[in-house]
Amino acid sequence: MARARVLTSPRKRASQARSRATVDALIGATARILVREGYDKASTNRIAEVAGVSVGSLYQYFPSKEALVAAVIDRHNEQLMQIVRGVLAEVAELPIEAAIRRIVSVAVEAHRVDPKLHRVLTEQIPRLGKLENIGAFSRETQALFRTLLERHRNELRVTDLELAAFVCVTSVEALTHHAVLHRPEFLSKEAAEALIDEATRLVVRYLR
Amino acid sequence: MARARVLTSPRKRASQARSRATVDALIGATARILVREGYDKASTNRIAEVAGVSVGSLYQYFPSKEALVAAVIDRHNEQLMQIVRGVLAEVAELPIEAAIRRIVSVAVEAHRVDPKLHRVLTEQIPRLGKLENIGAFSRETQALFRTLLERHRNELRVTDLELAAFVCVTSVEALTHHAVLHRPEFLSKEAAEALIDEATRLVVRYLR
DNA sequence: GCATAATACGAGCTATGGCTCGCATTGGAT
DNA sequence: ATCCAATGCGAGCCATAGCTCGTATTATGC
Repeated sequence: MARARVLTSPRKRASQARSRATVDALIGATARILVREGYDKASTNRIAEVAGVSVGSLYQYFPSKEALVAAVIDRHNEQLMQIVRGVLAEVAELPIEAAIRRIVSVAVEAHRVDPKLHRVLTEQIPRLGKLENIGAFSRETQALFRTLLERHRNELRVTDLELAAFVCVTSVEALTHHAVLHRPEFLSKEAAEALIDEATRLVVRYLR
Repeated sequence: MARARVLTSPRKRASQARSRATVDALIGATARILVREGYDKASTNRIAEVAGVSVGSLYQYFPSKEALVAAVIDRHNEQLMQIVRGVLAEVAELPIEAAIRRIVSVAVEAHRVDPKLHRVLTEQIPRLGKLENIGAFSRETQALFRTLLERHRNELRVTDLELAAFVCVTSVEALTHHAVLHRPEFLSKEAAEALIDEATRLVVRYLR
């Protein structure tokens, strides 16, 4: 089970269309199994089976089970980063309060994209080294948010924008994450409104 | 490996002093291995070896490996809850801002008690059902904090104290957690001060 | 059509780790 | 001193899961 040193990068690039399909099927199957059956059940044999592919083929493209999980994580993070980049661009010209409110709303939506996968990924995956990718994710988010703060610098009280970005992003992430994953009662139509109000207030009052 | 249904409660109570020592040694060994070698290396054989005990004895008190890990978690959570209860009691009579500041400081300290164990426990443990205990932990913390808010009700803007407690506790927890585990640069003498200032401001401004 | 590379297959090897079970030792009560 | 319950022991069973490798099939260039 535990192997000497775990590779997480793909073994070989898929060049033909056929093999790209195989790779996609494998990543998709991994995600589905993680969601439906949990990490423990995600054996390489099972993944290959669900993907409609043989274990041999699996190991042609992924050097280890971890590599497969890492691929799922990368795909998921990439989706989330798209959303983050999108909203921060969209919001660049808005007044600060409106901007923050929009960001918070989107954060809630984003967590709803595939909450079960998100949950498995954050809660159930024994951290492989590559999971530092999640760290990379929040770093980039903080950097982007920081440029938003720079744009509004003169309206703000805070001086250390780095620190302020850390505080805001970490808080909003935690609030939306916990609400979606552990507090369904905060997500009924009206409760969600209230939550967004509160998170917005939290951040805006902090900043100015 | 995967057993049908995993028990997490002890198999039998240790009554004599000898066996209580065995149990303690096992829990201690588990914690040490988790910290020093990670979850994967924490096999029952290894745990027994490090504890200076046989596997047989291990299974006399813990029906599964998960039960052992759960015991470590319980012990750790209990320590943290002691701290939480302590600070909230201590702070009950203080003006709100001073109270919050003290709470935040203690949160940082608490994360420093055994950060490596805390990290393994939060990041590396495939979630056993019993890990809902962590949920229980934050529920209790929120409940306690809520009574603090009640005490200061008339100074506060917020109306839904339940929600407000969720917002405050979740944010402070996330900030201290992320700072201690992922942002060592925020923890030099002065940086830590700044962080505490910011977190305090975040919460206080939000509340009133 | 043919040669060669790319891709796919899956039975099975190997290692590992959770856990059992029959026996040994210890300790307290009488 | 003796007996019995509590505790301790650890070799080894067994299931599982990661992964390999020799072979079969499909695609591509000529």
